[in-house]
Amino acid sequence: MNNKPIFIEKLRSSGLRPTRQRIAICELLFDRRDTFHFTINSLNNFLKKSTSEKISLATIYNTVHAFKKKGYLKKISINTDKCYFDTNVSNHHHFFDESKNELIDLKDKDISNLKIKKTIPGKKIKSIEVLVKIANNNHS
Amino acid sequence: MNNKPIFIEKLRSSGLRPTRQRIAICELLFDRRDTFHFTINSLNNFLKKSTSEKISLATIYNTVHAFKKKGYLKKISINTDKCYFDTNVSNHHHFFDESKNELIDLKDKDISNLKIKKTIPGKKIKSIEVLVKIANNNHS
DNA sequence: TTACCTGCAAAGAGTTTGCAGGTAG
DNA sequence: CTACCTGCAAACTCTTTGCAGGTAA
Repeated sequence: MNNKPIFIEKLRSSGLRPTRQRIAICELLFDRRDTFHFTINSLNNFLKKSTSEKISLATIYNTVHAFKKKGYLKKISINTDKCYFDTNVSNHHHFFDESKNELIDLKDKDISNLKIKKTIPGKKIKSIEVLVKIANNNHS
Repeated sequence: MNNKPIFIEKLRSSGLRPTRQRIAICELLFDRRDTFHFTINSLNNFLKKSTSEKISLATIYNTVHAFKKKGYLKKISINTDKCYFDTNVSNHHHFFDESKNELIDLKDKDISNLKIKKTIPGKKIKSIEVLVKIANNNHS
Protein backbone atom coordinates (compact mmCIF):
# COMPACT_ATOMS: atom_id res chain seq x y z
CA MET A 1 0.00 0.00 0.00
CA ASN A 2 1.09 3.56 -0.54
CA ASN A 3 0.17 5.77 2.35
CA LYS A 4 2.82 8.34 1.69
CA PRO A 5 0.30 11.17 1.11
CA ILE A 6 -1.35 10.32 4.40
CA PHE A 7 1.94 10.52 6.26
CA ILE A 8 2.83 13.77 4.53
CA GLU A 9 -0.46 15.19 5.68
CA LYS A 10 0.00 13.79 9.16
CA LEU A 11 3.39 15.44 9.45
CA ARG A 12 2.27 18.69 7.95
CA SER A 13 -0.75 18.95 10.20
CA SER A 14 1.55 18.46 13.18
CA GLY A 15 3.77 21.32 12.12
CA LEU A 16 6.52 18.96 11.02
CA ARG A 17 7.92 19.29 7.56
CA PRO A 18 7.50 16.12 5.55
CA THR A 19 11.11 15.44 4.75
CA ARG A 20 12.27 12.27 3.05
CA GLN A 21 13.67 10.99 6.33
CA ARG A 22 10.53 11.59 8.33
CA ILE A 23 8.37 10.00 5.68
CA ALA A 24 10.59 6.93 5.63
CA ILE A 25 10.30 6.68 9.41
CA CYS A 26 6.53 7.11 9.24
CA GLU A 27 6.26 4.35 6.66
CA LEU A 28 8.26 2.02 8.80
CA LEU A 29 6.44 2.81 12.02
CA PHE A 30 2.88 3.43 11.01
CA ASP A 31 2.30 1.58 7.76
CA ARG A 32 1.23 -1.60 9.51
CA ARG A 33 -1.72 -3.11 11.25
CA ASP A 34 0.04 -4.25 14.41
CA THR A 35 1.68 -2.39 17.15
CA PHE A 36 5.36 -1.88 16.59
CA HIS A 37 7.83 -1.88 19.48
CA PHE A 38 11.33 -0.63 18.96
CA THR A 39 14.40 0.98 20.39
CA ILE A 40 16.25 3.76 18.60
CA ASN A 41 18.86 1.23 17.70
CA SER A 42 16.48 -1.34 16.29
CA LEU A 43 14.69 1.40 14.37
CA ASN A 44 18.00 2.42 12.88
CA ASN A 45 18.60 -1.15 11.76
CA PHE A 46 15.15 -1.47 10.26
CA LEU A 47 15.64 1.78 8.41
CA LYS A 48 18.90 0.54 6.96
CA LYS A 49 16.98 -2.32 5.42
CA SER A 50 13.88 -0.46 4.32
CA THR A 51 15.49 2.65 2.91
CA SER A 52 18.32 2.86 0.49
CA GLU A 53 19.46 6.21 1.82
CA LYS A 54 21.12 6.52 5.18
CA ILE A 55 19.32 8.42 7.94
CA SER A 56 21.59 9.75 10.62
CA LEU A 57 21.13 8.63 14.19
CA ALA A 58 20.60 12.20 15.32
CA THR A 59 17.73 12.56 12.89
CA ILE A 60 16.18 9.37 14.17
CA TYR A 61 16.40 10.65 17.73
CA ASN A 62 14.93 13.97 16.70
CA THR A 63 12.11 12.41 14.79
CA VAL A 64 11.21 9.86 17.43
CA HIS A 65 11.14 12.57 20.07
CA ALA A 66 9.07 14.81 17.84
CA PHE A 67 6.61 11.96 17.27
CA LYS A 68 6.52 11.25 20.97
CA LYS A 69 5.79 14.89 21.71
CA LYS A 70 3.00 14.80 19.17
CA GLY A 71 1.54 11.73 20.85
CA TYR A 72 2.27 9.31 18.00
CA LEU A 73 4.61 7.24 20.11
CA LYS A 74 4.81 6.21 23.71
CA LYS A 75 7.84 5.44 25.82
CA ILE A 76 7.82 2.26 27.86
CA SER A 77 9.84 1.42 30.94
CA ILE A 78 11.51 -1.87 31.52
CA ASN A 79 14.41 -2.86 33.71
CA THR A 80 16.69 -2.74 30.80
CA ASP A 81 18.98 0.08 30.01
CA LYS A 82 17.34 0.87 26.72
CA CYS A 83 14.32 2.99 25.96
CA TYR A 84 11.54 1.18 24.19
CA PHE A 85 8.94 2.97 22.13
CA ASP A 86 5.49 1.79 21.14
CA THR A 87 3.35 2.87 18.23
CA ASN A 88 0.29 1.90 20.26
CA VAL A 89 -0.29 5.03 22.32
CA SER A 90 -3.56 3.86 23.86
CA ASN A 91 -3.75 2.74 27.44
CA HIS A 92 -2.51 -0.82 27.51
CA HIS A 93 -0.07 -3.11 29.22
CA HIS A 94 2.84 -5.32 28.29
CA PHE A 95 4.53 -8.62 28.55
CA PHE A 96 8.27 -8.31 28.43
CA ASP A 97 9.88 -11.50 27.28
CA GLU A 98 13.19 -11.67 29.06
CA SER A 99 14.37 -14.54 26.90
CA LYS A 100 14.04 -12.55 23.72
CA ASN A 101 14.13 -8.97 25.06
CA GLU A 102 10.88 -8.36 23.33
CA LEU A 103 7.67 -6.54 24.19
CA ILE A 104 4.23 -8.00 23.61
CA ASP A 105 1.02 -6.04 23.96
CA LEU A 106 -1.56 -6.95 26.54
CA LYS A 107 -5.04 -5.74 25.90
CA ASP A 108 -7.10 -4.32 28.70
CA LYS A 109 -9.28 -7.40 28.63
CA ASP A 110 -6.22 -9.59 29.23
CA ILE A 111 -5.94 -8.17 32.72
CA SER A 112 -8.48 -8.29 35.50
CA ASN A 113 -10.02 -4.95 36.31
CA LEU A 114 -7.42 -2.94 38.12
CA LYS A 115 -8.29 -0.59 40.96
CA ILE A 116 -5.91 1.53 42.95
CA LYS A 117 -7.26 1.84 46.45
CA LYS A 118 -4.68 4.21 47.83
CA THR A 119 -4.73 7.92 47.12
CA ILE A 120 -2.22 10.61 47.88
CA PRO A 121 -3.61 14.03 48.83
CA GLY A 122 -3.05 16.64 46.14
CA LYS A 123 -1.97 14.07 43.57
CA LYS A 124 -3.87 12.62 40.72
CA ILE A 125 -3.24 9.46 38.76
CA LYS A 126 -1.77 10.07 35.33
CA SER A 127 -1.40 6.50 34.14
CA ILE A 128 -1.35 2.92 35.27
CA GLU A 129 1.06 0.54 33.65
CA VAL A 130 1.36 -3.16 34.23
CA LEU A 131 4.51 -4.93 33.13
CA VAL A 132 4.44 -8.69 33.22
CA LYS A 133 7.86 -10.22 32.82
CA ILE A 134 7.94 -13.60 31.22
CA ALA A 135 10.64 -16.02 30.23
CA ASN A 136 10.98 -19.42 28.65
CA ASN A 137 9.77 -22.25 30.84
CA ASN A 138 13.15 -23.89 30.84
CA HIS A 139 14.78 -20.72 32.09
CA SER A 140 16.23 -20.92 35.58
CA MET B 1 20.79 2.39 67.25
CA ASN B 2 23.98 0.57 66.41
CA ASN B 3 23.46 -2.31 64.05
CA LYS B 4 26.97 -2.35 62.75
CA PRO B 5 27.66 -5.88 64.02
CA ILE B 6 24.52 -7.08 62.26
CA PHE B 7 25.61 -5.57 58.97
CA ILE B 8 29.08 -6.99 59.35
CA GLU B 9 27.56 -10.40 59.84
CA LYS B 10 25.17 -9.88 56.93
CA LEU B 11 28.02 -8.99 54.62
CA ARG B 12 30.26 -11.76 55.84
CA SER B 13 27.58 -14.39 55.47
CA SER B 14 27.07 -13.26 51.90
CA GLY B 15 30.70 -13.69 51.10
CA LEU B 16 31.31 -9.95 51.03
CA ARG B 17 34.07 -8.49 53.11
CA PRO B 18 32.76 -6.00 55.63
CA THR B 19 34.75 -3.00 54.54
CA ARG B 20 34.23 0.48 55.96
CA GLN B 21 32.55 1.55 52.73
CA ARG B 22 30.13 -1.34 52.58
CA ILE B 23 29.21 -0.94 56.23
CA ALA B 24 28.51 2.76 55.70
CA ILE B 25 26.28 1.89 52.74
CA CYS B 26 24.49 -0.79 54.76
CA GLU B 27 23.85 1.66 57.56
CA LEU B 28 22.39 4.16 55.17
CA LEU B 29 20.25 1.67 53.27
CA PHE B 30 19.13 -0.83 55.85
CA ASP B 31 19.26 0.90 59.21
CA ARG B 32 15.69 2.17 58.88
CA ARG B 33 12.15 1.03 59.27
CA ASP B 34 10.82 2.23 55.93
CA THR B 35 11.61 1.25 52.44
CA PHE B 36 14.29 3.38 50.90
CA HIS B 37 14.27 4.32 47.23
CA PHE B 38 17.34 5.74 45.61
CA THR B 39 19.43 6.17 42.53
CA ILE B 40 23.19 5.70 42.54
CA ASN B 41 23.50 9.45 42.42
CA SER B 42 21.18 10.15 45.32
CA LEU B 43 22.88 7.43 47.33
CA ASN B 44 26.19 9.12 46.67
CA ASN B 45 24.76 12.39 47.95
CA PHE B 46 23.33 10.78 51.06
CA LEU B 47 26.66 9.13 51.74
CA LYS B 48 28.45 12.44 51.48
CA LYS B 49 26.26 13.69 54.31
CA SER B 50 26.23 10.59 56.48
CA THR B 51 29.87 9.65 56.24
CA SER B 52 32.86 11.84 56.77
CA GLU B 53 35.01 9.83 54.41
CA LYS B 54 34.49 9.87 50.69
CA ILE B 55 33.31 6.71 48.98
CA SER B 56 34.13 6.53 45.32
CA LEU B 57 31.34 6.24 42.78
CA ALA B 58 32.80 3.01 41.42
CA THR B 59 32.62 1.48 44.87
CA ILE B 60 29.01 2.55 45.22
CA TYR B 61 28.17 0.93 41.90
CA ASN B 62 30.03 -2.22 42.89
CA THR B 63 28.34 -2.41 46.25
CA VAL B 64 24.85 -1.73 44.99
CA HIS B 65 25.25 -4.38 42.32
CA ALA B 66 26.65 -6.83 44.83
CA PHE B 67 23.68 -6.15 47.09
CA LYS B 68 21.30 -6.56 44.21
CA LYS B 69 22.88 -9.86 43.26
CA LYS B 70 22.50 -10.98 46.86
CA GLY B 71 18.84 -10.03 46.78
CA TYR B 72 19.11 -7.14 49.24
CA LEU B 73 18.03 -4.60 46.65
CA LYS B 74 15.68 -4.54 43.71
CA LYS B 75 15.86 -2.52 40.53
CA ILE B 76 12.78 -0.63 39.44
CA SER B 77 11.87 0.63 35.99
CA ILE B 78 10.38 3.99 35.31
CA ASN B 79 10.25 6.08 32.19
CA THR B 80 13.11 8.06 33.43
CA ASP B 81 16.64 7.60 32.35
CA LYS B 82 17.87 6.71 35.78
CA CYS B 83 17.87 3.40 37.58
CA TYR B 84 16.01 3.34 40.82
CA PHE B 85 16.72 0.83 43.54
CA ASP B 86 14.48 -0.28 46.35
CA THR B 87 15.40 -1.79 49.69
CA ASN B 88 12.01 -3.49 49.73
CA VAL B 89 12.67 -6.61 47.71
CA SER B 90 9.27 -8.16 48.30
CA ASN B 91 6.65 -8.27 45.60
CA HIS B 92 5.00 -4.87 45.59
CA HIS B 93 4.05 -1.99 43.35
CA HIS B 94 4.75 1.71 43.10
CA PHE B 95 3.47 5.17 42.68
CA PHE B 96 5.89 7.34 40.79
CA ASP B 97 5.34 10.97 41.58
CA GLU B 98 6.23 12.84 38.43
CA SER B 99 6.15 16.18 40.20
CA LYS B 100 8.86 15.19 42.63
CA ASN B 101 10.52 12.32 40.74
CA GLU B 102 9.91 10.16 43.72
CA LEU B 103 8.81 6.58 44.28
CA ILE B 104 6.20 5.58 46.82
CA ASP B 105 5.43 2.00 47.78
CA LEU B 106 2.05 0.48 47.11
CA LYS B 107 1.18 -2.51 49.19
CA ASP B 108 -0.54 -5.48 47.61
CA LYS B 109 -3.72 -4.56 49.42
CA ASP B 110 -3.67 -1.12 47.77
CA ILE B 111 -4.37 -2.75 44.43
CA SER B 112 -7.30 -4.90 43.43
CA ASN B 113 -6.45 -8.51 42.84
CA LEU B 114 -4.58 -8.73 39.57
CA LYS B 115 -5.03 -11.59 37.16
CA ILE B 116 -3.33 -12.03 33.84
CA LYS B 117 -5.71 -13.82 31.52
CA LYS B 118 -3.41 -14.21 28.58
CA THR B 119 -0.70 -16.82 28.41
CA ILE B 120 2.05 -17.38 25.93
CA PRO B 121 2.96 -20.97 25.11
CA GLY B 122 6.29 -22.03 26.51
CA LYS B 123 6.62 -18.90 28.65
CA LYS B 124 6.06 -18.45 32.33
CA ILE B 125 5.43 -15.32 34.31
CA LYS B 126 8.42 -14.14 36.27
CA SER B 127 6.96 -11.02 37.84
CA ILE B 128 4.11 -8.56 37.65
CA GLU B 129 4.80 -4.93 38.30
CA VAL B 130 2.31 -2.12 38.43
CA LEU B 131 3.52 1.43 38.10
CA VAL B 132 1.00 4.16 38.83
CA LYS B 133 2.19 7.54 37.72
CA ILE B 134 0.88 10.45 39.70
CA ALA B 135 1.39 14.19 39.60
CA ASN B 136 0.20 17.26 41.44
CA ASN B 137 -3.42 18.13 40.82
CA ASN B 138 -2.49 21.52 39.44
CA HIS B 139 -0.12 19.99 36.94
CA SER B 140 -1.07 20.31 33.32
C1' DT C 1 50.50 -13.53 52.69
C1' DT C 2 46.81 -13.69 49.54
C1' DA C 3 42.59 -12.82 47.77
C1' DC C 4 39.59 -9.38 47.71
C1' DC C 5 38.36 -4.37 47.72
C1' DT C 6 38.85 0.64 46.76
C1' DG C 7 39.71 4.78 44.20
C1' DC C 8 40.99 6.87 40.26
C1' DA C 9 40.87 7.64 35.60
C1' DA C 10 39.84 5.95 31.25
C1' DA C 11 36.59 3.67 28.38
C1' DG C 12 31.80 2.49 26.86
C1' DA C 13 26.95 2.88 25.73
C1' DG C 14 23.17 5.64 24.80
C1' DT C 15 21.58 10.19 24.06
C1' DT C 16 21.87 15.22 23.14
C1' DT C 17 23.72 19.39 21.10
C1' DG C 18 26.09 22.87 18.01
C1' DC C 19 26.74 24.07 13.73
C1' DA C 20 27.41 24.23 8.66
C1' DG C 21 25.13 22.97 4.74
C1' DG C 22 20.67 21.44 2.61
C1' DT C 23 15.62 21.63 1.76
C1' DA C 24 10.50 22.75 2.14
C1' DG C 25 7.33 26.29 1.59
C1' DC D 1 14.35 33.79 0.82
C1' DT D 2 13.75 32.09 5.39
C1' DA D 3 12.81 29.01 8.70
C1' DC D 4 13.35 24.56 9.54
C1' DC D 5 15.80 20.07 9.02
C1' DT D 6 19.77 16.90 8.43
C1' DG D 7 24.22 14.89 9.21
C1' DC D 8 28.35 14.91 11.42
C1' DA D 9 31.14 15.13 15.29
C1' DA D 10 31.79 16.58 19.74
C1' DA D 11 29.85 16.69 24.24
C1' DC D 12 27.26 14.74 28.04
C1' DT D 13 25.42 11.46 31.37
C1' DC D 14 25.35 7.27 33.42
C1' DT D 15 27.71 3.07 34.03
C1' DT D 16 31.58 -0.24 33.65
C1' DT D 17 36.39 -1.58 33.54
C1' DG D 18 41.54 -1.82 34.30
C1' DC D 19 44.85 -1.34 37.33
C1' DA D 20 47.86 0.08 41.22
C1' DG D 21 47.71 0.45 45.92
C1' DG D 22 45.21 -0.80 50.27
C1' DT D 23 42.86 -3.97 53.53
C1' DA D 24 40.53 -8.19 55.69
C1' DA D 25 41.40 -12.68 57.20
